[in-house]
Amino acid sequence: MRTERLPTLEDVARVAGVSRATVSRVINGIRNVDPQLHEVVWDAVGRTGYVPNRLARSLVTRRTGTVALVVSDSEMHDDDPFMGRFFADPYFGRVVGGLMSVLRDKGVQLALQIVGTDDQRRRLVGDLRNGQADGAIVLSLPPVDPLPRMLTEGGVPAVLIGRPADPVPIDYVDLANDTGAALAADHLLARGCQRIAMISGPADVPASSDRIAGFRRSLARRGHGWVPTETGNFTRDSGETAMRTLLAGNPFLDGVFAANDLMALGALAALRDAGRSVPTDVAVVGFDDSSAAVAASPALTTIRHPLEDMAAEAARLLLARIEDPAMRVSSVIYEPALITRDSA
Amino acid sequence: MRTERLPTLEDVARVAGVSRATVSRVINGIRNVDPQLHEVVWDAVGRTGYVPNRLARSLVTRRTGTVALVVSDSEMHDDDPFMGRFFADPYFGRVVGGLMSVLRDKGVQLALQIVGTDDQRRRLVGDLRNGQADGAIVLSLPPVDPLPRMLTEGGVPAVLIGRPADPVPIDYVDLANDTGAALAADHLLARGCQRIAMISGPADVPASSDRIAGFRRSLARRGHGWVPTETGNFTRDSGETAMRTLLAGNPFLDGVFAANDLMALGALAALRDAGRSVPTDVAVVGFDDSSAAVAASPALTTIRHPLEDMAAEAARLLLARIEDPAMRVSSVIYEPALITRDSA
DNA sequence: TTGTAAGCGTTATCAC
DNA sequence: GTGATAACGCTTACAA
Repeated sequence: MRTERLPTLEDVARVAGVSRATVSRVINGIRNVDPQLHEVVWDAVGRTGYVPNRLARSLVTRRTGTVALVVSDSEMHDDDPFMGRFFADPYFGRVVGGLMSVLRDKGVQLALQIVGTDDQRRRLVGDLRNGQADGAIVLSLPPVDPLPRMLTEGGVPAVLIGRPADPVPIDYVDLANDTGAALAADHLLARGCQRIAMISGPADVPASSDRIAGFRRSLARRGHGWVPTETGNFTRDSGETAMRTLLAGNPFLDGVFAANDLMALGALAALRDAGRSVPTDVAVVGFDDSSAAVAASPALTTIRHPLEDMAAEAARLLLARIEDPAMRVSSVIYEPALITRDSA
Repeated sequence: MRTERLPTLEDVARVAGVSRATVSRVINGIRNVDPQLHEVVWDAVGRTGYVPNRLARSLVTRRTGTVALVVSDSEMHDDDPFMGRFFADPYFGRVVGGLMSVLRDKGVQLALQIVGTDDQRRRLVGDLRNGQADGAIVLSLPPVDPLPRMLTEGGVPAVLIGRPADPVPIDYVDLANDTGAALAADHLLARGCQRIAMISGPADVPASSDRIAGFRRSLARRGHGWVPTETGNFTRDSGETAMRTLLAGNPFLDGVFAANDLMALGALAALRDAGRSVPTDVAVVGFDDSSAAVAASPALTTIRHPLEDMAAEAARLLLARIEDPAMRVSSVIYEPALITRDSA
């Protein structure tokens, strides 16, 4: 069975007693074809067990029915388990789920691509220009990433999830991160918190800096010009460490905003170790409303980040861009919402 | 830039002043080639910005440098958010991370495929036989799935993660689920638990039935012939519901084993609501050692499921099988370990 | 060692 | 309507 040559269009044509071209027309549902033959051909297809070869088809149509999900990372060290953490985090899965929810119905496949070096990025863009995939959804992790620009300059249909760090004429979907952080600030204030701190993400990535800015701005407007801040890297452990440091320097703090749920989880652990009860002694607000938020105890009050919806929209945007490359460059910004649970 | 035709082998050949065949040889590093030309050709490649077209190459070599990650689900209803949950769970991401850890280095790409109906399965096997990908890693979710057999009969190199429900001559990696559950049982017993219950997964999926069997067997050997059991579906919520039911029927229970961490999380919530303290009143053991285990509070005592390692091994196995289709069918079974934290 | 030419399995442009 | 036939961009005998 393995060695046996698979039936081709030619074989079907022979069985049906027509030309290769006619079979192709029938299969692709092109109208100008005698209904009689139509039936004969489909019969031959069934009898031979023919399956179109997508590779051959793509080679000539220049369409693959595949979009790439590109994870653009900075230099990857083999001993750095970062990628492993990245995949294990809820973020990646939520994006994939959102993308698949729209791609599945359209029969579009998703090819995962990870690029860590500029060389890999160049190769990727080359492959995409060659029609390896019809377009790309990009998850850009490094603070400054040449990929978005390379993609647009290469004329590759692409949509970013999260705005590009520097201005590039490229489609993207994003969350109003600053508004989300402001929501967190307002909530802590409304609760009566007086000494509020923040566990931020790396200051050089856009999503992170927006949250920092939004949080600070909102507090400043209400008279809290100074916000003790520790920087984490979005992992649980970094959140725990940051919380300890914060507690050491600010023993009387009564409210903390963590720039994502995972770090909030770490903060919860640190607070518990320090004997502070949440939310009585210290109120905690997270960000993302990932599965971790409801799993936490106390359940996290957090900012909802509709990642699945955003990914789905990115997929739709990409499909539209592929259909019409001349389409105006557009961006879709989602509004976050405060989800109140037990931690604040 | 978009409309411009990309350079082909022919173009490079013209610039280098050699034949297309020679360029091809140089690019593919075939030895019989004058070092002089070697340099000339690479120079021409650089000057033209040539990138090989993988599609065209694959069409003739019958190798794509891609493996498919197939998620085989049972009938999917569009209103069933199951897939969304599946992707959001740590399981999916851990598998992807494990696979990528070995595929990335080999320059092999991963294409995600989701099949929910037999028709889709047929199409998938057809595409794979046609060389759409070199092989497949299969995550088979339904209790009884025709896909593994279809794959072997189609001569498609494939490796299952988790043993097939019915015997099929196919490579797979799996966890000794029964041993893992026995570990949990022994631990609860060693703690002195007297009334032990279980929150199991669906009884018809292999991993789940193995855990049930292993847990029951181990308890039975120590005189606990009767184990109150509730069935969940591996989600947090189902675990919470199951725990409530268990508590209602067995108010004095002092130990519970949940067949995965997510359900254990739900159990923790139900116990907290019922005013039982963990582990003092009730000891809880989970399964998987996913990120949820350490995020839980109290942190979960659980059974380590080395999913990343298993996925990596599956990738290695698949690569080997692709290299040598005649290789003996093999299976690799991993041993679970008890990870003691705070919940038991 | 290098070039010529025959495919790989399709779709698409023509005539008929 | 239908059938030759020329691409698509590449690898690989087979010759030279």
